[in-house]
Amino acid sequence: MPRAGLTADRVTLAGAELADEVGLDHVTMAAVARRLGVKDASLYAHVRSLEDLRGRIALLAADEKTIRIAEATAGRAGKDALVAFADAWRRYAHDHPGRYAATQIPMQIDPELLARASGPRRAVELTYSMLRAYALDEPDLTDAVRLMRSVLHGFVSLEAAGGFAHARPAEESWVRGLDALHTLLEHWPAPREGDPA
Amino acid sequence: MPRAGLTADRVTLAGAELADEVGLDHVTMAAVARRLGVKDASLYAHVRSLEDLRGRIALLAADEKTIRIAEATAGRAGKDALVAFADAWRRYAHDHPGRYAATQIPMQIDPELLARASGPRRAVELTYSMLRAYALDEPDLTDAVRLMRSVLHGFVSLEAAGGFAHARPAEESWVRGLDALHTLLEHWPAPREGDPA
DNA sequence: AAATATTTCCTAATGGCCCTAGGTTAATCC
DNA sequence: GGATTAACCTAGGGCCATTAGGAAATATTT
Repeated sequence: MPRAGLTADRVTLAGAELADEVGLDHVTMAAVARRLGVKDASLYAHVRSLEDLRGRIALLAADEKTIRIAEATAGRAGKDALVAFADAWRRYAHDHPGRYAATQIPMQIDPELLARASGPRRAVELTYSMLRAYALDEPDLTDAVRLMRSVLHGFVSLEAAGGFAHARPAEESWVRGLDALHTLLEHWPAPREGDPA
Repeated sequence: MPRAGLTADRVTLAGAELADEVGLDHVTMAAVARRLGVKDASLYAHVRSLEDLRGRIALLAADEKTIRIAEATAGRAGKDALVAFADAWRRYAHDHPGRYAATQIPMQIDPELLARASGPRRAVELTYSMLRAYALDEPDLTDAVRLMRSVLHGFVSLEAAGGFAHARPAEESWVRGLDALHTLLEHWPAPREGDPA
C-alpha cells in the first residue's frame, strides 16, 4: 500500500483549508485525517496535538498575510501604502476566514516553533516601515502602530462576526475610516501637558 | 433528594464564570454540570446545546458590558465620555476574558433569543449618543461609530492575545490612542472630491 | 387535602473525538 | 540486498455531546 506522503506542512495546509471551509473550531484531527485519506492516529507523527496544529495554522496564516502585505505595499508610500496595506490585510481575512481566525488564538503556540516563525515579527516590522513616512517619533510611533493594528484587526473581526448592520455597506465605512486614519497620522497630537510620556 | 433549582440563566451564569476561569473553549457541558452539582444530561432541559449555551453567554456579556458603559458615561460629555466609554469597555474585557471572548463568536445565536436581547443593540446606541457630541453628520457618524468600535475591540483583542510586546506598556498606548481618537473625531475629514459618499 | 399535571433531574446508551501504545510495511542508506 | 528509519496502521481508553425514557419533586387543580 503506497504512502500518503505526509509532513507537518502538508497536515497544516490541510487543516488551514478545512478551517477556511468549515470554520476553525470544526477543524478536528479526525476531519483533517479524513481529508488526507489517512487514519487520525497517523497525524500524530507530524503534529503534537490539535492545539499544536492550530498554532501551526496560525503561523501559516501570519506568514501568508505578511507576504501579501509586503507585495501590496512594495514601491508605495504615504497614503497609497496605507491603503494598500490595509486592503491586503482585509482581503486576506476575507479570502481565508478560518486561517485568519487562527491568528486570534492567544499565544499558546510552541515557543520553539514560534521562534522559527518570521511572519508575526515581519508583519509588525512592515507596519513600522509604513508608518515611518508620517514622521512620528518614539514612543508615538509605537502607539500609532498599535492603533493601526487595532483598527485593522478590529474592523475585520467585527465584520466577520456580523457586527455591522447592513444599513451602510462596510466597504464604504472602511474607505472613509482609512481616510480618517491617514489624516490622524498626519496630525498626530502631541502628548498633553502634565501627562507622563 | 432536593433539586438544584436550575434555570437557563443559572446555567448561563455558571458557564460564564467557567469561561472567565478556564477560557471559553474549555466550557463544556460536562464541566458546567460538575460545577452545578448536576449530571450533564440535566442541562438540556434549560439549554438547547453547547452552541446555544455559548450564545447565551455572549448575550449575557453584551448586557453586562453595556450596563458598565452606560454607568461609566452617565453625566459625562466630550472627551470625558469618550475615555470613560473606552475604559469601561476595556476593563470589562480584562475582568471577564471568557465572557468577552464569547462576544466574538459569529452570530450563530438563536434568532429568537437574539431578538429579545437588548445588550448588543443598546451598546451601539450608546456609541452613537457618545459620538453625537462631535457634530458629525451621517454617514460620517456611522463610519466614526464603526471605527470607534473597531479600535476598542481590536486593541482589547490584540492585548488579550499577547499581541503587544512588552517594550512599551499597553496602558500608555491606550491612553495616547484615545487622545488621538478624540483629536480625529474633532477634525473628521470631509469626503474627498470624486469619491461617492 | 388529594389527585393530577408538570417539570426537574436521573440513568442508560450511542457515537464522535483526542490521544497513546505497539505492530507492520514501505522507503532509505550503506 | 540487508539494516535502519520512518510512515502508517490497528486497537483501545477516556472524555464529551446528545437523546430517550423513567422517577421523583414541585405546582396546579379540584
